[in-house]
Amino acid sequence: MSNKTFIVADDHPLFRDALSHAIGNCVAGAAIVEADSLDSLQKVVDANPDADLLLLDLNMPGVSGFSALAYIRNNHESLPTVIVSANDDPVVIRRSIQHGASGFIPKSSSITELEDGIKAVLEGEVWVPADVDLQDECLDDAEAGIAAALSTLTPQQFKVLMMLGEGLLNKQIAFQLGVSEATIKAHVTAILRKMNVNNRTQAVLAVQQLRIGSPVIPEGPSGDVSAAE
Amino acid sequence: MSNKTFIVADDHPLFRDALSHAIGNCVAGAAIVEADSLDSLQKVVDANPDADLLLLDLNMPGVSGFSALAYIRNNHESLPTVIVSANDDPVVIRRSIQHGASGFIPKSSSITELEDGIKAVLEGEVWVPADVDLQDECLDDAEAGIAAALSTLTPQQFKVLMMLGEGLLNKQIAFQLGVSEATIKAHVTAILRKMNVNNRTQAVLAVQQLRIGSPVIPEGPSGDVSAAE
DNA sequence: CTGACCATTAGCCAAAAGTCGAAGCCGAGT
DNA sequence: ACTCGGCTTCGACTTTTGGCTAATGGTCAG
Repeated sequence: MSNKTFIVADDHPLFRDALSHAIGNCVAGAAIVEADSLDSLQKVVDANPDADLLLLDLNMPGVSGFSALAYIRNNHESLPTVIVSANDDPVVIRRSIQHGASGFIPKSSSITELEDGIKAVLEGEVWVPADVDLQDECLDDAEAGIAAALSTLTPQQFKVLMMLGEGLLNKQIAFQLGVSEATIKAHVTAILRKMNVNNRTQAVLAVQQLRIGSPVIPEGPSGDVSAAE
Repeated sequence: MSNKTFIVADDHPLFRDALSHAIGNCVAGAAIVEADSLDSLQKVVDANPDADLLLLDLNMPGVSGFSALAYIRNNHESLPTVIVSANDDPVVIRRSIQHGASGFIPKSSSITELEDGIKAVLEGEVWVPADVDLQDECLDDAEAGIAAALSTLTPQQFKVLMMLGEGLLNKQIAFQLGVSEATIKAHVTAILRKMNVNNRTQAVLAVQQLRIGSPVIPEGPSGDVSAAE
């Protein structure tokens, strides 16, 4: 009966507001915390360990596909997570659920559907759009194994891994995180060990397997591929 | 009126045979050359510069998504290429055409459809399944730029890039290609320059953008991610 | 309080990655 | 024939990675 706390993680301000509003209309006295990046998401989830629901966008900058879900699921097991995505491919929906999401709400949903979904998940149900069949198998061993490996990463390690996935040098990562390069190297070594790979490229390739089939990459770090020759 | 030459590139022997048979029934006196890997495809295309049609599978081992198409299209411009793929997603079909394919034939097609497609392409048409609309845009600038960069690569460079995409070390690539490690390094440097990126990880990331949304990776080079404790 | 875990850093070292310049080869053009 | 340019090849050199050890401080649970 106490006030519920919601976390809304989406990099699109407009949609974040829309989600927050919908929650406000749907649940009386709801406290809403927002996040727009991996960094802020980690902070917010950490600061609200007793939150009741996380609405998570699949396309947050700096987070490849299901990586964030896999990570959140095993570091905050008690936090129900609903995936909110522009991609409503049934395969993506099923993968979301099998990675531990409590629900999936396409961004094309109506307000009513959205509210229905939130209510259902708050009551412990698993909610997906009406026309999706969850029975089909689609999580192969490799993907499950990678997700399992990701879940063993510490918060900082996960952040570093995501930056590796942008092709950054250790030095650049160190600068952006405000720590020494030696620290990054220590993290990278730990990451490679936990993921059971030999070098950063293989680690990045593994993470790529959790990506969804959308060729959208926000920005190259320094290399601008589209301006070739 | 002269005999036509066809190249069939598919890693699945059974399907390769099926395609070859269909061509035999469809075109009298057709010469058919087969390839089952990037290596053999490069050899075959090189040995038959006057071939009339290439049937190319999108899921050849060692070639990520549209990379092979982008490469072939700009190194053998006069060779019409038809994509043959198990994936019949309209988006994949449109991307294939926009990357320069002359047609797209789903593996689920009937023999009749297949033959119709081959005939149509031989007459200079662009052939796709009846229910696909080619009008929609779906090739963003980044993807087009990467394809353009790939097309400037030499055959050897392209091969090396594909092996980078499997997470191999320079030393391993050198061994497999039977050349010195120094040679591979030189190739990598040239690749990075042409793709306008700073390191191999970024190059691999760029190539990944041309992949289609299938989380199928044949085999980890040495690291076994799925066995992470 | 006391381990256990995490983040941080340093230093050292071997391996890998990446740059530069240069050589040989081969086909196309003059 | 002879140059020119592109492709492939390679060794020497510099930078980046990655593994290892060891140490510090913070936090959290028992």
